[in-house]
Amino acid sequence: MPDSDYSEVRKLHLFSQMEDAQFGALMRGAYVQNFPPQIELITEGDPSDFLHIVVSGAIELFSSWNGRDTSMATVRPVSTFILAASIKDAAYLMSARTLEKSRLVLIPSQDVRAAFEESSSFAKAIVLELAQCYRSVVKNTKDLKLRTSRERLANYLLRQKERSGSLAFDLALEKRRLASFLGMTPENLSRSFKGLEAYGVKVTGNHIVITDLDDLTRFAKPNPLIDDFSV
Amino acid sequence: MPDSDYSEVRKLHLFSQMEDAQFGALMRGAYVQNFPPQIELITEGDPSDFLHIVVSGAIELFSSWNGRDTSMATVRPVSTFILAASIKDAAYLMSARTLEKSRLVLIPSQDVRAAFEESSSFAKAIVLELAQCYRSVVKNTKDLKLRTSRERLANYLLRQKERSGSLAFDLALEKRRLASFLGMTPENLSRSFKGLEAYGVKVTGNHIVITDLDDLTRFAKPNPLIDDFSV
DNA sequence: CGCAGCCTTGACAAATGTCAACAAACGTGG
DNA sequence: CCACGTTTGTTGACATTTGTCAAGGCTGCG
Repeated sequence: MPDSDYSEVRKLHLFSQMEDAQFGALMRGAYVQNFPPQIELITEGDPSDFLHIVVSGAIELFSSWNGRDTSMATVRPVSTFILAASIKDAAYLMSARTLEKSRLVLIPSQDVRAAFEESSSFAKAIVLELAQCYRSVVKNTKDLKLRTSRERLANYLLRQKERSGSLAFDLALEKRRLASFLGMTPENLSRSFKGLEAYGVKVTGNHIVITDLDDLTRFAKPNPLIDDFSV
Repeated sequence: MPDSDYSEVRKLHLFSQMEDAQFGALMRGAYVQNFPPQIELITEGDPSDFLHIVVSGAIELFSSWNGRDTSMATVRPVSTFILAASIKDAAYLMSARTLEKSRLVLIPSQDVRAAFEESSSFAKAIVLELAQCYRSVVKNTKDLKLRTSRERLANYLLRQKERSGSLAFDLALEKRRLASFLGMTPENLSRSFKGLEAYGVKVTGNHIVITDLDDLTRFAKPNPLIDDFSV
């Protein structure tokens, strides 16, 4: 494994406190692979052979049922995904595909479970990571159940504004994927954007400008217990 | 703490592998309390002072935003709730109220975090518990995003059928709470039940009889990656 | 009995999805 | 560089789903 990948992965909360020996052992068993866009890396229902780490590119997690499918999350570097399945040695609940050309580190799940048994600092890091993941999904459920699609979009835009630190930013996702992530159709998203123009949102292609933050905020009513990443 | 509570709690996966000394220390700092029905035990946003364990009764986890609220889960004995917040020392994301007269064991969150630091067997149990919780919420999100409300109800009935081991069973929740849990209004639930009569569901008050399992299953299309508790 | 809360029903409104058409953006091969 | 086809986004018309409001029935309990 190239040194740059090694050190990038080492910096993750999940691994940063781990003993050198344990981390080295994990990495020796790991694979580094590059994938072209639109490759299905994981199919839901399959046994979880590897813990995945995105080093560059972007990964979409999605799920299907009865001919429908929905975007569950987008994973960006540097982060892990499907940790819970690896630890539990259970089937994947979500599928994953590359959105762009992506570079992944794959750690055999059984190595992860072995390290988890041996290293208490790793076990502790996993606890914090899983607690964070759990809380993210709970917040997402609240977003879905308590808000209309237009409100979800408005709050999504405010979160993106926070992330970018600017009132003007580009959408990180194609609109069709954003629509699916927010739990609506592309047509509905298109109309929701139109509807938010009245509250100071200007859309040009995938470029967004918030022209009246107060107005949008009054409409969106963002809440830390749903919208703050860190809470 | 009464011996019967002590041993009930001890049996939970979360504590069963823990060293006696550590478990004893946790229990010495714990409180046992009885609550009447309809008491709000936890308000979302508050700091997480205690890990809660239901020993008897039933607890509803719910969330509110902008004047709306939704039922997130029902917790039945013997189980813990809000573990993630306790571990992360973060604010509660959900509120909790008793549905019935309930008996709870409350363990100060800082004791839980101390035990988590000291006991690697406890840390490992927490990992498995959180991974399970995470996967449950992911399944719930799939249910919400991929299915219509009537499909969610149909699959809910099939899950209850599995739990009860019989084609005839009583609903464990008031219908209004079930509606909220499934993400719909009571009126819509009422009509969804009506709609399922055509697929072999007989409803009398809170008593359900599935008269044509094949037909209902064909309609509901249950999927282990959404509906199986253990997966 | 009489009240209060829950459930159901009907009528209606709002939100969201579907389908079809078209425009705009993108990538590929000539 | 352009022409072409493919994909994505938008728009309109319409259907379906879901929510809202109001009324009435049922049930349980003081």
